[in-house]
Amino acid sequence: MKIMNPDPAPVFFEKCAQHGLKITPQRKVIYQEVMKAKDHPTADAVYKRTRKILSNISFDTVYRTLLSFTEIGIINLVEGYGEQKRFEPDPAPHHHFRCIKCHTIFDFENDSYDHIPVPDEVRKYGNVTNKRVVLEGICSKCSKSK
Amino acid sequence: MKIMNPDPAPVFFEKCAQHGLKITPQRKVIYQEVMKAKDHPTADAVYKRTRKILSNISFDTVYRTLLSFTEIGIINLVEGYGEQKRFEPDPAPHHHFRCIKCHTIFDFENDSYDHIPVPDEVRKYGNVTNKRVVLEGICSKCSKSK
DNA sequence: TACTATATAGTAATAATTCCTATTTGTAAA
DNA sequence: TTTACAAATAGGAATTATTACTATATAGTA
Repeated sequence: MKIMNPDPAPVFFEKCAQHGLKITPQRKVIYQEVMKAKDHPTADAVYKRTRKILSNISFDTVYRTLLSFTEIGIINLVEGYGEQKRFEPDPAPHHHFRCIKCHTIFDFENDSYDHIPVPDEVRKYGNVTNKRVVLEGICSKCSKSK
Repeated sequence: MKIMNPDPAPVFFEKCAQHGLKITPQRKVIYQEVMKAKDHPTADAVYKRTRKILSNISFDTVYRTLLSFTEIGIINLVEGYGEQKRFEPDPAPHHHFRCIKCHTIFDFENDSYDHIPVPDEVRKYGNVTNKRVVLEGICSKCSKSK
């Protein structure tokens, strides 16, 4: 017996409840589409995939929902984060602390981070020319202004 | 004697020559503005700063030039990279290899990366909730299709 | 079952990025 | 030097991504 649209994992219901998000058919489908993705889909890609199941879902719903899911931590946003491009002058190796609320990036240097070994596994993907550690969290300013 | 517009560092001329970029007044000013930035300016911010020196420089020139500089490696692009937002399903800790040409991101897991210690220095910026190592380079597909 | 805050579809507005074209300019070669 | 020409520029337009708006529908609670 083939189940066409099984319910999402319990974590989905738990997290939504925790954060007061209602369970809608749209959200269930969007969540499942992201969970089964093997790539890192854009909002537009998720939109196209969900439309095969919910034929009149709107882009805005998909987009907003993805952001909501990101906020409650059931999916992730990968770099780039879709904001404006930002440039930096310093070509010396350094690392970043990034605030997930206000998106400010703080630079720091760290010698041991500079020298982390590249796993063999990664060599098959390509030739590594830059290493960067990105630490993410909420900056002190944002956690105060809460 | 005050020098108003000293020439950029030699590395600027060397790298431009290496990559066949002509030395223009616009490029000199743009380069210097980025080099003296203490923040991570957007293209628009660089545009506004350069206009104080070259009053009729166009946004397009600034934007293109910043991208050129990034390509030849005299300035850097920080995350986000200004592309579309991309989402990923896996909330488990993992790391990324990112191709600087085609922007594909390859996931990999690495236990020792998961456990890198957070420097004390970083604690003053905020509370770290996520660690990610981003290795950048050119993926094997892109280096072939060269 | 009825109520109400939340979510939705559809669309419009805004913002960021990229493209286009006529003109100008840096640089290599004469 | 001067010349020739590929490359770069200004100005603006087009495209693409993101976010906002509003009337309607719906999930979840009382």
